Amino acid sequence: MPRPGRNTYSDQKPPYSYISLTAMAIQSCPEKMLPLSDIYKFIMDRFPYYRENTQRWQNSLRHNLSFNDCFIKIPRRPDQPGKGSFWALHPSCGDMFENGSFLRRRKRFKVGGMLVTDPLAPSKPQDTTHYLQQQAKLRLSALHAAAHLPQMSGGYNLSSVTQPSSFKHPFAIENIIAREYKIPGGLAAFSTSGYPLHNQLTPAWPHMYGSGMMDSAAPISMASDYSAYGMPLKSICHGGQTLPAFPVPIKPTPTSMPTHIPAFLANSPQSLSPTSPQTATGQSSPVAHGEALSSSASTALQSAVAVH
DNA sequence: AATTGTTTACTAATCA
DNA sequence: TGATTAGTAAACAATT
Repeated sequence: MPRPGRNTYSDQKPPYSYISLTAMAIQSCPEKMLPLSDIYKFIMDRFPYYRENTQRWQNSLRHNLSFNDCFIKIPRRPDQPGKGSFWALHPSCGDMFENGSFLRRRKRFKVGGMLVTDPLAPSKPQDTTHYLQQQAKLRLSALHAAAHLPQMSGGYNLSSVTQPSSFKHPFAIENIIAREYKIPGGLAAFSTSGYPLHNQLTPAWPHMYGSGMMDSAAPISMASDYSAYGMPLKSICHGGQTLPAFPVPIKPTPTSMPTHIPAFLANSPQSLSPTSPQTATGQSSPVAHGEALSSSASTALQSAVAVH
């Protein structure tokens, strides 16, 4: 019943596969990881089509999460109770959508296969965890730094802080998300619950739903869903619960990833342990690995927008 | 009991 | 046209 008057268009099935949609959801938050329920929510909030037949598509989505190596499961810390784990994108999943199509990838990402494209990706499961933790730390410091730079407020992109040298392909999921929900100028409001108000987002695509005025060409007035730096507040306040644990992939990641951890990431400070105080500060306990995807992998969603 | 996660099987669409 | 990828259904286990 939400959306009187504008349904015909926005109810269309989005031209994205479940993998694309899930990647979008994960990329939309600074931690780069979300619990299943939040992935559902992200999709339903933005794509009215998925507000129906939830049993069907959610089953499919869960299937995709388990079946595809590009998604990794990250356990909750004991002090972070809740159902299910967090889901993140594999650091090495590379350019899954570089062909510009979000419906069909050129090649399925397979851990241990030869499709790894991220030179920063670790080569062993333990290293992957380590890598993610390092990324988390970087992201965290970036957040702190950015928070103290007033001139950076207003649509400032965190990724440019944490990944100063990583070029964001126009198709990057991260880019699409950023464009879709970038704050025109300043801080966004928090919902009283500390939870994002997805429905106040304005859509840039017909199949996306928002409530505000619809000028896809104009900067989107980002509602309370996203704070400055273009990230969802939820990431900071994680729906009332505290932050997720540092990433520790559950899904065993086969060892043959032909890449290496860069030297500067090789020495991991103990401060990155999953029990690090940083994770309990509520300042975003980033998980991030998403660099691979953000810089390359997700290369595609954006062009779809550009085309529109 | 409901949710989350895994797995298998099958069909359809698309790619090379 | 065969191979690959995506979508769906379903059974089942584990967890909360």
